[in-house]
Amino acid sequence: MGMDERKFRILQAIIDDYILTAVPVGSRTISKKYDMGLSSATIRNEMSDLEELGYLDQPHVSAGRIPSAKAYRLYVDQLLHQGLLHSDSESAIRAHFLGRMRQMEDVIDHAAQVLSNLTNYTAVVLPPSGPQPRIRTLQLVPVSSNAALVVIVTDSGIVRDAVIRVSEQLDSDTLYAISKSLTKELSGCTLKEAVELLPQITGRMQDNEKLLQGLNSFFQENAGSSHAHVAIGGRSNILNYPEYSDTEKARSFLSLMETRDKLASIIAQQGEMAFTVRIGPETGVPEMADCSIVTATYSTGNGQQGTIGVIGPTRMQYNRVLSILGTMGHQLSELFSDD
Amino acid sequence: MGMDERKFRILQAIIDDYILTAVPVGSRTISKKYDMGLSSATIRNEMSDLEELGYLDQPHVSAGRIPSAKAYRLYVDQLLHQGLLHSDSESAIRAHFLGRMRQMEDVIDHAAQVLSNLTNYTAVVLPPSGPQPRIRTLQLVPVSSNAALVVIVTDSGIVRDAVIRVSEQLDSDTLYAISKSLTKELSGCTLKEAVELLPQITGRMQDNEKLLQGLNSFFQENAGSSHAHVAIGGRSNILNYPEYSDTEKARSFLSLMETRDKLASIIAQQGEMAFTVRIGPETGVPEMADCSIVTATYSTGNGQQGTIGVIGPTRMQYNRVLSILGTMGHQLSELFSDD
DNA sequence: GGTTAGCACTCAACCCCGGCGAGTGCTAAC
DNA sequence: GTTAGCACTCGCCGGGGTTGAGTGCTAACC
Repeated sequence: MGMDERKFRILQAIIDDYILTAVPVGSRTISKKYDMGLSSATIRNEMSDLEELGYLDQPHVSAGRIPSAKAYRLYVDQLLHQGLLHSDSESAIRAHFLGRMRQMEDVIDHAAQVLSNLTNYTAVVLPPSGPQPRIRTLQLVPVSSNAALVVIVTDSGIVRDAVIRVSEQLDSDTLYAISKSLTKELSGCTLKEAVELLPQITGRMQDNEKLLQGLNSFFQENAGSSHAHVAIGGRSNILNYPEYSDTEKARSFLSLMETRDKLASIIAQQGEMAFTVRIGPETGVPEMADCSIVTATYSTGNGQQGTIGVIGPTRMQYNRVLSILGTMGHQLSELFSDD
Repeated sequence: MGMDERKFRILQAIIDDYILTAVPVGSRTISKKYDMGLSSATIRNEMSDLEELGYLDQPHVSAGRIPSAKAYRLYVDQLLHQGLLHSDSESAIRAHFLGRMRQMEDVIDHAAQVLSNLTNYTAVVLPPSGPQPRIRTLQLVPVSSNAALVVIVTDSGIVRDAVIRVSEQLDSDTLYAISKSLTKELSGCTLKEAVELLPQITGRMQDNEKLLQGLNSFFQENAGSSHAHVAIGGRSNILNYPEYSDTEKARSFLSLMETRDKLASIIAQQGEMAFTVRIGPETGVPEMADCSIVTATYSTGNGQQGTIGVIGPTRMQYNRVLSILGTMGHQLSELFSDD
């Protein structure tokens, strides 16, 4: 008993129907709604086979069947293979990005918002991260008599800043002079390298103990955290789906959505492919046992990569989501390339 | 029939019990659990009176009573009046702020997190906003050949930045010179005033068309948005309470929690008092018909004010929340004053 | 006159049960 | 290989009885 063409078509119909209705689908439904030229009895036989093959589950004997994770897997692989992702939503997405975005975080936030609105699922957007951002410019701006703002601009145009304490008698010009020499020394370094280089520089600069100490911890703090900012949109969208009408399930899902770090590390597991689809157990997260995660990447001009993702019930509108993610990925890549 | 001492004590007991259990409380419970030296029958008579006075509601005839909004109001006013808010949580909160906070947004985020953890309700923290922040320093940092980062530091130490386009042949030194002259011109101005002053300066600076245009829109964008950043913690905490086990209610609440702007404007309605408590209908927000909002203020060294708030069911542990908010307010004020 | 014991009454919550209907598996005929 | 027919299964739904918490009222008590 193999998986022939007809079985596949029937399976597809079942999945389509279940995605739409969230109700176990019976043989009669298939034979009537999707005209395959087959009677319900025949469908029944095929469904029985499909169940044996592991593509369908039966909640109980007198209910219809629901697709298993394996079925979704097949379905999605098919989608990805055919590549028939009509990007109808292109214009909708483009329209959303007409307004000028001030800064990366705004773009990220906005993208997550748009993504969740378009899909009606939860959307997550990770900022670009790459080999290691390199320092391009470093500048100190006076804030008060004994504090300064240190701003670094990296090669990817990302800006990081923090307020650090400095010794008292540093005026604007002195700070600028220091900034220039530091920029000269550190330009082209990654943040990690900068941490190592600092002690050498300390030797040559006398009394600015405090300043260098501040810089040091600033570099260290930023060297690690690549997932600094994660944008999440439509957190509560999951409640639209009957799968999560159980309060307890909803709660554990939603509290996961509140821990940015964990969420980021889940989403960040993105392979080499244009799209990654993880279905149910494949997510490896117990709270998401009946969720699917679809992710895609976008890239910036200088080879950094970011990830965008959508989280929804396993019964997800995969083709729609894939198409929207694809378009959004393009838009973001474009936006970041001519920046 | 007035509101005598005994009625008040009974009402208090009812509220206490209901806050604890969320179950309509009957006369027998009161006479047994809280020994008032009265039989259930007497309590019953008093409860009947209290209902007539509008302090109690009865879901149906054979259930116990639940406190009305009016009852909570009385209860809270009593609390505030007596001022017996023992701040036991002081040390817990202080411990949370030991680590150095890099920047305001971090503090805000962290405060919301701590607040929601301690109270088990949803917490909202608004950044300080005041009369109008005044520019202290303005600095331009080169980002790429045709873009610069403009950083302004205001008198409250708040930093705003944005990337703007500049004409091509501006190197670091030129930008610094421009920064210095702009700082001289604009120092002490509010952002609004800066918008008006800019055209005059334009006259004196020749070809930097692009730059000034960028600055202009940057000022304008920032002049309005006082609620730039709102920190929210424990969004899904509301699901811990049976009041919100109804999915539909939970959904409308949670989606309100996702619209930062709306939430900010709700929270921001904080009076002159140290604390503001809005109970149920008093919130004026239909989605929060059976929520209460408790807010408090903190202040920065230079007279700016921020708001912290907690949102929970009307059946809220008001004394606990008030005490925690009070302590947190102090901590934040301290943190921002010696900055 | 306030307090209390007693009692009848109410009503949501719970459980049990039978009917309904969607859906299946099997068999026999085409 | 396909299909019609039929017996069977089982979750869902609605009705009816039971339970128990809680009330309001009345009469007796201090």
